[in-house]
Amino acid sequence: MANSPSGDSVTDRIVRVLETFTPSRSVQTAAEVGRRAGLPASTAHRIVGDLVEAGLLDRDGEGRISVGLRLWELATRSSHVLRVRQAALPAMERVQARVREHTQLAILEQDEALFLERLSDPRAGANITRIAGRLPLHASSSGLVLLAFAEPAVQERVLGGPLRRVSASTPTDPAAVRRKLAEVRRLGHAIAPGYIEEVSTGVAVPVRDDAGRAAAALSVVLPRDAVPALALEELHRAALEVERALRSPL
Amino acid sequence: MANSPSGDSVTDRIVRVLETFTPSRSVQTAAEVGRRAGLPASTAHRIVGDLVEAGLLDRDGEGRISVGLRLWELATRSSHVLRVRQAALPAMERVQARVREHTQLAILEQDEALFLERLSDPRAGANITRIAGRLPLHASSSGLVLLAFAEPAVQERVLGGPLRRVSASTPTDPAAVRRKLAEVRRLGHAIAPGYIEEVSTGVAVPVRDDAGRAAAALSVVLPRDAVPALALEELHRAALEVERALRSPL
DNA sequence: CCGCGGCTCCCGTTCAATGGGAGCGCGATG
DNA sequence: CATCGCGCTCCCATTGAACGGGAGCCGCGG
Repeated sequence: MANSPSGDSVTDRIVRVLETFTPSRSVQTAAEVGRRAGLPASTAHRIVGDLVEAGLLDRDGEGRISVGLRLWELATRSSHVLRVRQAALPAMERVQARVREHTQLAILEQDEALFLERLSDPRAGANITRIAGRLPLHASSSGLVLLAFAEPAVQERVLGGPLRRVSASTPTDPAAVRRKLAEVRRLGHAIAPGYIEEVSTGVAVPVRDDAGRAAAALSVVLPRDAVPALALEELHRAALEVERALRSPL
Repeated sequence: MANSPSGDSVTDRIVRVLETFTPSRSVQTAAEVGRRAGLPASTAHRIVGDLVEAGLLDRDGEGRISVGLRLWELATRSSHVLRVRQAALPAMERVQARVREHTQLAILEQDEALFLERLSDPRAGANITRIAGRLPLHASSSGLVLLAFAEPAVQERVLGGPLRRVSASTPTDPAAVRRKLAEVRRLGHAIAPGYIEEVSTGVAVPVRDDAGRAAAALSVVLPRDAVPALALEELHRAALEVERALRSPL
């Protein structure tokens, strides 16, 4: 390879380039990509050009760069995500039809909750959760469920790290979060009033794998003071259905 | 870089590695990845290791390799696909609730139909379309719609290439496909009886962009001899709704 | 008209990447 | 029990893909 004064590998640079694209920055110039990826201008232009040629990035008629469809295709077609989403979608649709609120599917990824799907209801309030977006585990109902039913090592690691406040109601005291996790395990669900947004309550249940761990979390976002009974009933029923779908062979 | 006796770039090799993962081969050993990507064993192990470290691939407890969640996340979170899917999903759910058949969303990609979403109904028959899967344009109702309302250059390129037969009913004569495209433009929809599977009829309508091109295609898969009137009505209504959703600012 | 930023292209430099091979572990087979 | 085949890790001499500074062009805004 090349002499790389910075010592970076090509793989590292490609990942940094891809990481510059975010939900709020889905289109940018190659120069901007380079600056954000920490690359010299000519290197950035060259790497972006290579990725465009490979289909991982796309260059529009005005020369602006975005994530390419080929990347989405390669990332999706053989991904575990697709299987989980497809298993969950019918059940999520039913939850949403009955509860009439945003319905979400999340999994544990690198000590955070990663959202695989979100069915939005136009009548429901605004909601910051995004598909392919992340939320801290301690700060969301999905996250609490994923953490409560994770391996103890994950729990210790998360509780030993910083617990970021997302809203005034987010618990950040490790002991309080630990108690909350014990409650989630006892009840089999999590209720998180105002943890993310003051006006909303997240309600989540686990989708268990064969070992009893949370393979995923199903949740809805209710208005802050709504009674969660119906939502819990529908979510539990949905979770059983998703567990069944995930167990059946393809 | 490196002395690369084959002259391959690192980017090319990474793409070839990612391309070895398919819907029917979502898990494989690093050695298998290397063979399929045309790489020497030690090179394959090294590149796979780098991609695992970057999160683009994942290595399970038994050392088998699959596509990583990070890749899905990076590919999805800022992708145009997400916006189109989210705009279409409510309308697709309504079509499915009323028509009770598989409902699909496709876009044009590299002279093929790429499927972004498929809502499956358990009551519906089997269907080979897959999310993040492709079908030839001339051989599917979605593809016919995407092609009929594409730029003339795309039409000429596709009609000038091989038209692969997918089932006994797939049209492969360029003149016949050209006539079919004229019919699709005149009627504003495509009906494809048995083009993919003999027992099914695909019915598709375009989701138009501001220039009148097909930004996407919405379709359902009916039993071969079903009357398409209801499906067409629902699909057209859904398409208008998706067009409206795509026009509105985020 | 000038300054600025994006972009393409060139090319001397160099170390990241290459890949053959040694060696280990494991499972299957005779 | 010995042997074989395969996957995998690690080493390291080799080398050319990759690096990135800089020249130059173009378009745009002031």
